[in-house]
Amino acid sequence: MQYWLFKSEPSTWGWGDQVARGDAGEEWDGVRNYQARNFMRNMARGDLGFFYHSQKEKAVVGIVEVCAPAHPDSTTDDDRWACVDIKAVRPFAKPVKLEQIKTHERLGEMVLVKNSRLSVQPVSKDEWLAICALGGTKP
DNA sequence: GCCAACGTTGGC
DNA sequence: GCCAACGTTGGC
Repeated sequence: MQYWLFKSEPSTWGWGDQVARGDAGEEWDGVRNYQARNFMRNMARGDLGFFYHSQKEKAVVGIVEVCAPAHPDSTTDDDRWACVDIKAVRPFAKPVKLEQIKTHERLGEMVLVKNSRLSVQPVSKDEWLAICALGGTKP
């Protein structure tokens, strides 16, 4: 079981959209970055991830679960690109802001901070637990 | 709205 | 295979 983080611009696809898809989940499509794609190829059904709102909000807002392993991205004919399906699990009681993460003694080295442009990224178990605690949500 | 950082493309 | 030019992302 591994932990991940999915980044999205809320005006394009936000937590509310994700929740509306219910248990059917939704393709995390449109990723055109090899690093992000490779992480998705390494995901397994049942892995958990944070759902992060970029741009204006800059906060982790909820937890999602990988409900289908990597498969071809249906939004392109280019077979280089793959994506997983994810479904919403539960929201955070309190969104965890990027600013909190940057100043937290154990979270300053997160990929989210160090490589802010990567849209799909791994999260360590320690990071997972710390952010869930900040969010007021069980891991 | 700006700009730094990064990834990709294409000419050589 | 290198590297300059360009496009995109996302924090500020």
